[in-house]
Amino acid sequence: MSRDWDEVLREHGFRITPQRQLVLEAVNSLGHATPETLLAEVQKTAGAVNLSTIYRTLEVLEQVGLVTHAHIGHGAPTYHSVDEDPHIHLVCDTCSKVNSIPAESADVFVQLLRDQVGFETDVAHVSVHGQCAECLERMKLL
Amino acid sequence: MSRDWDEVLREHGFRITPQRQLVLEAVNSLGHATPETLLAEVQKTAGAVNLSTIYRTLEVLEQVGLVTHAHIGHGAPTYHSVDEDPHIHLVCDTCSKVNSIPAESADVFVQLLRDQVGFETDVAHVSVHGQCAECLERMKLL
DNA sequence: CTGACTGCAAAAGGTTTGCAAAAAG
DNA sequence: CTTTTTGCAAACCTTTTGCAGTCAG
Repeated sequence: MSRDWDEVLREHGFRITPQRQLVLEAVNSLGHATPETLLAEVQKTAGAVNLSTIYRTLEVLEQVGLVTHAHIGHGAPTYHSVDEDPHIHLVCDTCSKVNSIPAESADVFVQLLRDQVGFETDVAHVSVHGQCAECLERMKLL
Repeated sequence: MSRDWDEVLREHGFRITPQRQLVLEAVNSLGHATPETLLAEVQKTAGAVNLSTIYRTLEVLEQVGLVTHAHIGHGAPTYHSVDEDPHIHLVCDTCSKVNSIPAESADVFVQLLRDQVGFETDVAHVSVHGQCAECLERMKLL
C-alpha cells in the first residue's frame, strides 16, 4: 500500500503536506479517478481542501512519478496509482463504459512500434476506442 | 476528391448548406484539424460562420460517416477526412509531436482484442502515447 | 410554407492563475 | 524565519445550449 512516498517527494525538493498525502491515498484507493472525484474523496476527511489544490497536487505527484493519468474519452482525465498493474483502457464509444485489460496484451504491438519507428509506448496511457462486446451484440439484434 | 457527400447527407435526412460544404472541404484539405483551426479555414471564405456551427456541423458530418475525430493529448480533438488512409496517432508526451503510422500496424493487436474480449477497435481513433525516437535520443545525451 | 439550420449570446464544464494567509522545514 | 503550499475568487478555454431569425427543400 503506502510506499516511501514522503521520501520521494522530499528527494525532489517538495514538502510533505496533509493534502498531498490525502490526494495520494485517494488515488490509490479509488483506482480510476477524475480530479473532481478525488476532491470528493479527499473532502470526506478534510472538508476545506480546494479543487485547485487537487490539480496542483496531482501535477506534483505525477512529476515525481507517484501517479499517472490517462485520457479516456472527451471529458476529464483519470488518475491512477503507479502501484497498480499497468493496464490498457478499452473505451466503448457507444455506451461509454471502460474496460481494462492487462498491458501485456499489447506487448507485440509495443515491440512493433519500437522496432519500426523507435517509439517507446507508455502503455498505461493508451486509450483504445471502439465498440464493446455488449454493444456489438445489441446492434446485431436490431 | 470530393465524393457524393451531398447524397450522403440527404440520405440521412440532413440538408445541404454552404456551411456544411465548407467545413467538409476544410477537413479534407487540412488533414488534421481542430474545431478552432477549421473555423479559421472556413472563415477565409465565409467570415460570418460561427464556432458553434463548426461544432454542430462536425457532429452531423461524423454521424453520417463523412469525418472522424481522434483525441490527441489533452486539448482539442482533431478531425479527419474519411477518405484518408486510416492511421494511428503516435503522440509524444515530451515534445507533443504527432506521428502517424498505417492502421495495419495494429492488425495483430486489433485481432487479439477481438478474440480475447470481443472488442471491435476503431483503429483511426486510437492514440498511442509515449516517447518519440528523437526525444528518446535527446534524453540519452543528458 | 415549414421544419431544419444558423448566428449570437449566455451557460456550462474543466483547468489555471494571482494573491494574501497559513504551514513546512 | 524563509519559502513553499494552500484557499479563495476570478479568469480562461473549449464546448454546449436556448432562442429568434433565416434558409433549404
